[in-house]
Amino acid sequence: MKYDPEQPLLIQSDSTVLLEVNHKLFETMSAELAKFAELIKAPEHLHTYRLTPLSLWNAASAGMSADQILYVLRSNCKWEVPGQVQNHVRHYVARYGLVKLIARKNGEMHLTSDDPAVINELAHYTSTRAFFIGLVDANTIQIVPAYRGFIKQELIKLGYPVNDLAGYHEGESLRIDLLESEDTVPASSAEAPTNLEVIRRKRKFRMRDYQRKAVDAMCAEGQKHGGSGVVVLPCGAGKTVVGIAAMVRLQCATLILTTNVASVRQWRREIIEKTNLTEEEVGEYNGQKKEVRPVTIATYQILTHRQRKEDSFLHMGLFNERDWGLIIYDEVHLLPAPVFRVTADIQATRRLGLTATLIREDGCEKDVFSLVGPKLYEAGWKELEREGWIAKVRCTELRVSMPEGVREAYTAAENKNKTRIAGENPNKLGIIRELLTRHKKEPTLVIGQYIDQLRIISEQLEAPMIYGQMPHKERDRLYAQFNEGEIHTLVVSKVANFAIDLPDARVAIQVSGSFGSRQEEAQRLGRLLRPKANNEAFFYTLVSDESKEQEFSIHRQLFLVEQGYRYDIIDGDSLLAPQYGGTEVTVE
DNA sequence: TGAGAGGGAA
DNA sequence: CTAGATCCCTCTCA
Repeated sequence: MKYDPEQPLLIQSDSTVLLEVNHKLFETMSAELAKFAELIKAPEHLHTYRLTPLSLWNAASAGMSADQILYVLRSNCKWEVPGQVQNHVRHYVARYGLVKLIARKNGEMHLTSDDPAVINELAHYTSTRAFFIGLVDANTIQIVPAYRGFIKQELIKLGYPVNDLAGYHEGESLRIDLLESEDTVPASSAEAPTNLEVIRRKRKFRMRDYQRKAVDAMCAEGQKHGGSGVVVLPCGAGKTVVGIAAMVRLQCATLILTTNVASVRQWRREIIEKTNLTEEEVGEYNGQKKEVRPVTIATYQILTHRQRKEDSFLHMGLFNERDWGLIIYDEVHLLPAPVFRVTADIQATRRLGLTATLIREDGCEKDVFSLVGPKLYEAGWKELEREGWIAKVRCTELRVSMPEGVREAYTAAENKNKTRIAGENPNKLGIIRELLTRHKKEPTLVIGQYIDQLRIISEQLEAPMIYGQMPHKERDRLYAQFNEGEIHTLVVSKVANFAIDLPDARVAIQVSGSFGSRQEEAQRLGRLLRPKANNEAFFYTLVSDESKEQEFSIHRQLFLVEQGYRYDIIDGDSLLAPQYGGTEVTVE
């Protein structure tokens, strides 16, 4: 049996994969593993990945074969790949596409498989039986088309992720042209240019390579999946452009769903700017405006809004109010449960999900897979960093001790109060001060979770604080001053997790955060990703030493670690020690 | 007509 | 597990 200690991977027969952190191939390997495995634990020396059914199905739908996956594993592991693991990978990869959903010209809809045993098994599955019309032959079950979504949702639970090739209705057609640069302004606008056209001509815009690939993955002819699914791109990589490009390919009326009104506005602005569509053709649908136009952008919340729990959803009708040919789900990892239910009913409409992460904190990843669609394309964070589309970020975790009295209070406190005490550790203030000195005049965000804590920090640093209750007018003024360089430091609450208009910074100092939220960590790092002139950005996270915060921070970091980020862990107190002096920019 | 406050929801 | 942010609706006031 071969043994090669130089290799970075250890593969165990329970389908977990261990990756050596200090190996020279660490970064490449983590990028490779992210394509088909899920990072479970990331302690200092050895990261644990698991080959889960869903991670393998997503890899399969994005075009990877079992052989490719096994090749990566085989050529990088110390021992041979255990037979069980090989079987596991082949088994699950083969499951994607083992059952297909197809539409017949006569309008019938069929579940088919080359393996009659599978069809036989499905035919006896109780929860879907009522929606099966009957066996057509040993390889085919006829289903009720209206239950297409529900059936897929149930079958994935049984371990059969259906490849849905049953197609779509085209929807109301709509002429949409992309104005990619000034050359491509249509000839019809030869007369005196309107203001709008002048603005468009000024804007030089080219689709990036990865954006084009993402759209190809969804719309190209002759592919192995059905043209609906999810595109995964890092924060700040231009997901809106992918959505717009999909509209341009499909030339149809489109419904776009997103998380908040600011995002609604941004979508609208970008669509009008980058396509031939006019202001009249692009509508907003939310609390203030209820426009249903050929392109309509709505918030998730208006769809799920109810005055009381027992009321029905008043605005779900938007899905049928026009003949949409495409529905775009922005931030699909936040898609609320009731919207899943409606989505199950509209499987004949083409769907595109956009997100920076397939992780849902509620664990409904399978519903995203079966109802919106499988992963079609993913660009890694580090990959885009190398290509210069997003900034290079250096991550540092600083361990901060608690003052005597606080430590006592922490030890004595009930479990549920401990996180807050550790989060609000007053010793963090000194560290923030020190970091600000080292990054003098760099645009810096201090991001935290507790308003009380942020208020103290804001007063002590004499830096303005932005939080939820501050009216948007005031926020905008502060954003502008920050952008102009009149203010160097902003203290921000959880608004940093949502506000798309929050300016980009070079330094972020995270002083507290909610439990183990991987999304939050990614969002906050995302605040630094706009490419920087010639240098990297800095992400600091302050964690109270020997406290629950440490476990939480490990979990928070998982997603970014999976993407190839490394956190340097430093004793924060030592920063303040005199021998370190005070003014160098980096922390070594 | 629009801004601003308060309540409920997830 | 919490605290916090957001959104939508309704009401009031100018």
